[in-house]
Amino acid sequence: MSLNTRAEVLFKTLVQLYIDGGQPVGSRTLARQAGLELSPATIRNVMADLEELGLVESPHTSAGRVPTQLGYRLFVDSLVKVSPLDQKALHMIEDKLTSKHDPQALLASASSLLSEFTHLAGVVTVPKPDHAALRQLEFVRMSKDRILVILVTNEGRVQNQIIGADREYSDSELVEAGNFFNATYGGMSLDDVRHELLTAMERDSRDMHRITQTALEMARQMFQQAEDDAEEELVVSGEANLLEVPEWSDVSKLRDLFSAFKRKRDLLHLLDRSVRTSGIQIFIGDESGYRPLHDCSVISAPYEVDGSVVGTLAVVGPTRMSYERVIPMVDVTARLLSSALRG
Amino acid sequence: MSLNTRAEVLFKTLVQLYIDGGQPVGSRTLARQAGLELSPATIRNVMADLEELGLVESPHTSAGRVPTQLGYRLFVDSLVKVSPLDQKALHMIEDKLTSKHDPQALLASASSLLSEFTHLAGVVTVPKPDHAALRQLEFVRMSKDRILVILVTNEGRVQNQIIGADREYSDSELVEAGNFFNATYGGMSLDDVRHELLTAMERDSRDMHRITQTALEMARQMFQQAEDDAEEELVVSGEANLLEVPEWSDVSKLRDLFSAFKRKRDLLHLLDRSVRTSGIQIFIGDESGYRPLHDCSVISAPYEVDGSVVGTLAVVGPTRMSYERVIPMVDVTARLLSSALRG
DNA sequence: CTTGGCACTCATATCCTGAGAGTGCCAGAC
DNA sequence: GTCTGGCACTCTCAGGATATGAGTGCCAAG
Repeated sequence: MSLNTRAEVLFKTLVQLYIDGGQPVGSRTLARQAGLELSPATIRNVMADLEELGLVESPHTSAGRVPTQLGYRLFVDSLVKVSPLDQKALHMIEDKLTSKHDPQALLASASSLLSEFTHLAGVVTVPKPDHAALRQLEFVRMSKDRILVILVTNEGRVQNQIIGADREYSDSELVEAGNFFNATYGGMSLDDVRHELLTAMERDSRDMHRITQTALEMARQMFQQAEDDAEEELVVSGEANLLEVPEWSDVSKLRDLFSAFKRKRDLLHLLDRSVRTSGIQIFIGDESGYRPLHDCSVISAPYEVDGSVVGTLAVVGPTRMSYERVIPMVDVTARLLSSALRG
Repeated sequence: MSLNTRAEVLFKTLVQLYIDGGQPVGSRTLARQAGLELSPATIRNVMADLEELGLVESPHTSAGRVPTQLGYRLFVDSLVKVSPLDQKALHMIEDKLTSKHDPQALLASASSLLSEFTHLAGVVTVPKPDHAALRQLEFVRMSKDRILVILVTNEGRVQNQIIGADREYSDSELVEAGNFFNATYGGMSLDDVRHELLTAMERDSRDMHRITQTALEMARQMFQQAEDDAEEELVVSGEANLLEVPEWSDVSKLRDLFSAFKRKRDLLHLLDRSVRTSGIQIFIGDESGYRPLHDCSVISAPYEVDGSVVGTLAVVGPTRMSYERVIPMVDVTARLLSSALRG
């Protein structure tokens, strides 16, 4: 699939023109815009070659050319020249991401920044807290039979849950239970704590101190429920931006897409794939392997906390998107989010 | 605007037919469906009367009749017969709302239940916590210069915030600061606490104990930031359902609507109005007074905690919605949410 | 008061036509 | 061999004509 320089130049300008205008590009316009002194007829010959290579196609006989999926792939792999983000935008992102410290709020901000700047949908996966370490667990009495359990991880993530109590506990009992628990399990990863809890429960609980028992039982309930929640692991924002995409003025395509966002599962799976690679990853059209993303592109980048990748952020839009602008945006946001999370 | 029984029956069936079918209703179909032994010609005479009263109109000369806004108003005020929700749905709602205890999660559940069962958009306002009482404030050290502040209200709402520290604090200092704060301000409403904090800071802080000072300063920062956040006060779900509304197959109307959901302000204002009234409230079309809701109806009901109204939930959809089904759904959800919040 | 009948009005679907855009290919020029 | 102008061809799209069908309004008679 090696193209001579001329074909490459022509192909590149074709893609750019199409991305800008959304209209199939004819030989005439291409001749004017490409900066080469060639007649439309010559261009047509080149186009025929490109079509044979599968890089472009025409919607119908008399309609100019449009990049194919393969064409976009070539474009983003070796032709697109990503310009660095302009200073103003950069500062804005930085400001937004450093003004908050709460990790959950940070992810939400990142997602909405992505959607805002790209005018597409922004997506951020929420890292599973299992590998985070337990900093502190706290029991707070809400009413006779309801106790609020607050779990704080060393990343500053706060998770809270109200659990039912089997009997009435005094404030001091709860404090004591908390102290015991933190002394025993503080600093362990949530995964390990969960595991330890299960085995601790299995050991004969008769010979445990009452407070111990209380603490373990309540913590178990907490972890149980947290698991059940299956937690919303994806922050999506700016879906509404996709209403503006002209090629989707047909509502039925939008419906599919929106329900895909709602289901989350497939999308999550796709983004999980890109957790393992480092750096920007781009899925064009069918490459994602999911039907509703048929004519979408997904540009994703992993973000990290303290040097290890914990999640992915991405932008979802039509295949005809401005890769040139979106790629650096995703890149920068991932970097800045990572450093904001490190704090 | 008093109608004789015959006109009333005809009008009612017209509205129902139109709500079901979405097509303007002609005299012929109406004659067949109304159960009265009348010829189409007679129906036409009645329709002319209804049109004069402003209850129905026809999109064009030969297109049957459609209820006007005024018509819908009459329909919901005195004609619609709300059937009680079926048992299966009732139990499902009850299950969903009693399985969680966390108030924030409850509101989210209520919103998604509304949208799921009505196939429209569900909206729930998040009560301002200002009137809630402070149960407990807690300071947790995250790193040298960052402290996590956790605020728990007596309703079980947990709010957390990471604030910067001017110096390094020891764990025991933080515990002590927390204890002091809770002893002093525990049980007061957040409003009052905020107010007290300001005046306390104004008093000469020189003669305060160091711990006191620490606690106050950090709490002040916490309240400050919480205020800045202006907190997302509206939980919207199922917007995507509105893509299915056939009369909005045109994307531009959807755009307006979606951006209205995003802005939230107007919607919030509208729902605030209905906090003050008790029971179901229905805004049909322009009655809401907001442009993007021009051809929407909003059905809202306040919900309460411990006997006093704290928020509103609502369903937003096209004026042509099944009031018969939606009204009881909103009603029931509001009731069940209230009782779930009471615990 | 009700009804059948009839003329009338629109919206919608279908078909046709012409204009315009763009292609493919060929033959000739460089 | 490469490029170019020219020409026939194809296909979309907009506009106009036509027909069809649904539904109304009104009138005159029961």
